Amino acid sequence: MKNISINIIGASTGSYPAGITPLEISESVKEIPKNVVICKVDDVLTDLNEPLDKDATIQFLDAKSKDGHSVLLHSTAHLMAQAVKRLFPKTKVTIGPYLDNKFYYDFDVETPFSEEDLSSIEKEMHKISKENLEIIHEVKSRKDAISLFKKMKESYKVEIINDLEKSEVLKVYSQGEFTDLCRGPHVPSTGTIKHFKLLSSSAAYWRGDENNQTLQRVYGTSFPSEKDLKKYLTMLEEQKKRDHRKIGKELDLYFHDEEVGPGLPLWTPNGAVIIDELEALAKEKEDASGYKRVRTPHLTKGALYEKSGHLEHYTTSMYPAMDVDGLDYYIKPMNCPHHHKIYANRPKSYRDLPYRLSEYGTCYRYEKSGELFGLMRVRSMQMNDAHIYCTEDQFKEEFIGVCKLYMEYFKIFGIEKYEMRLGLHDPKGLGKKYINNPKLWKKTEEDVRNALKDAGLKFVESVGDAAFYGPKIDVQVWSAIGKEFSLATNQVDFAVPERFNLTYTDGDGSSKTPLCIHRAPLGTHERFIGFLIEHFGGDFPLWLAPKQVSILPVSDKYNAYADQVCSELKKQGVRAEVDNRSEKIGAKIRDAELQKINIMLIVGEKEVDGKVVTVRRRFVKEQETLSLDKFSNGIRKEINERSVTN
RNA sequence: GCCUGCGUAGCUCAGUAGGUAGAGCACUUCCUUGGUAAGGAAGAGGUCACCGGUUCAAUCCCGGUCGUAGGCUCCA
Repeated sequence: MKNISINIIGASTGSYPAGITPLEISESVKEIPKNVVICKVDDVLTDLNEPLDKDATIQFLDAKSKDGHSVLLHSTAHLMAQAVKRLFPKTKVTIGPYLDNKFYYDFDVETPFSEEDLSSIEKEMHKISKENLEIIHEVKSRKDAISLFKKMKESYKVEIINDLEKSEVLKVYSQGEFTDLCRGPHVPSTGTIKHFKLLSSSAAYWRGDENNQTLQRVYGTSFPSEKDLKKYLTMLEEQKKRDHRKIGKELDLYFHDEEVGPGLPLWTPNGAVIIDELEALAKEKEDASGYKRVRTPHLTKGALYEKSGHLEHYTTSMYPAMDVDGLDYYIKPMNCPHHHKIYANRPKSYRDLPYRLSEYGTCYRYEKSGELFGLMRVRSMQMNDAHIYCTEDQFKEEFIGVCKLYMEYFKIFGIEKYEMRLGLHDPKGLGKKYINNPKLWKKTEEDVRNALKDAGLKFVESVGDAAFYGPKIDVQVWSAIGKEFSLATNQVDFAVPERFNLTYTDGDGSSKTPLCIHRAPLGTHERFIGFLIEHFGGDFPLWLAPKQVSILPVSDKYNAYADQVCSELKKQGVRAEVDNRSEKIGAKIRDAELQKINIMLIVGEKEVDGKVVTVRRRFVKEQETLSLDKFSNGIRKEINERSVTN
């Protein structure tokens, strides 16, 4: 028998008989850990039991590696499908991919899974894991594969095969009695999969299309060790604790009312404080960057949205027209057309550019009822909106200027992880989803890409995620505990300035069309504050906190002094209040803690006598007794600096 | 919009195998004046989401509506 030379990464090169499997090699070589789940043969992920027939470089991976974990998740999805088929034999399987730290499998079942079903499926999975079935695959011809899955009555698999490219190699994986069409690769046996948990079940459409059959999707997760699994589940718990809907209610920041309507949040005084602080920040930054503030109405005649293209490309997200004096009026979904109008109101010279208009404009979008989600997805929103009109020469600098503004904001909010996602158009959607001007699309996309590259900003590209009028940058950010949010956006509009006949007179007297950049670094108040609540877990930094200082008199003998302290602080713009209830100091402290008030000032006999305050800060063990002046100067400074620590 | 849960006091939740409801916290009043995470007592608070049906009787069963939760984005 022929020998082949195998170079093992992390171990030595060896000679092996052709036909040996990576699994056999891993068992014979000491340096290879016993917990490998998959390998890369010449950089291609490959099953451990796939025989090797030629010289190769091979890398063994355990489930802690990124690829290894993905394979483990994918194999767990199959394990789950096998359990489902055992318990519910009439089930038809569809697809079961892995995601980040999760997997799912979609099933066509007669009755949706209940909680109890999930736990019995999980139980069965553990049983199959103990059976330690070998996971093997074979390559099938298209004809054989179709007849196999037809015989198994797995019609979705047949459909999948029929839709695959002719060149695709069809693999059929088996573990015990369970057989599935799958590209693989997989872990070598079901015994490899031990530490998993089913998370939830819900509905999903076949191929994500609402016209198709409703399937039951079961989500689950799987890890190489019980410890890793626990850690992940704890993280999910932590995310739940920080849910902005929960904390928003606890801290009385906003609410929804049935009589007002879904997706139409009402901001309470506490929440409105945060809004005011964000607007003050935006105004400060925008003033410094040469923006001019404008105000525009919420209602507009339909003709404007015909011109802008909204009626053609965006109607499904707009509230239907209302009849006013026999004309169609719409409530605005975006501020751009109004800003364009302001630009066009007076003739512009190249000297006026870049012309930057900003507005915390209130917009209304008709989001499908099932898509509404706390503050994250709403129907009424206030955007940190602005439009920059500039020449082609100015474009790069302006665009990068906006990106740099993002960074400034991220620093202020302590956002450490973020990613820019460049949304490009999909040529298939030209004329439908996107304005039909292929040349301009190409050019603008290239300009944006170059601007980002020249500025040294990292980004990923995503085809099909452009706005209807141009490419855009969406900024993903991660909260302090690693939950991902899509907050800000920065978009190029190459089409609309022309539609609005926006021009400027250039130095040579000719009339030219400016480019327009839409930007909203702080997104909407709704989503941004939703993010901030989860990012800070409700423990807002002092400058953002709805309640900054609570003054707690030890008994009501000291209420007058407390009032005096309070009004002094209020004079200095500090959000202070006195807890003058007839309660013990311990109870007052407890309540202030629960309300996550940043600073408590304890005042009793000692403080009244010395004209001082005793400062008790959240998260700070040591207390300080200070003169009121010293205290207020200190926190005034902290507030002005917008310090992120609290 | 679609699928499946869920909807009881301001909040968190019990409860009723069909006979119109209960706790804790919060609130009001009184007592207490207490130095670092809950002092005590009393009181008030509900068309059991809404509309309809079955029934002698519905918060409970049935249907509809509204709201809400998990999804419907990652595609063998």
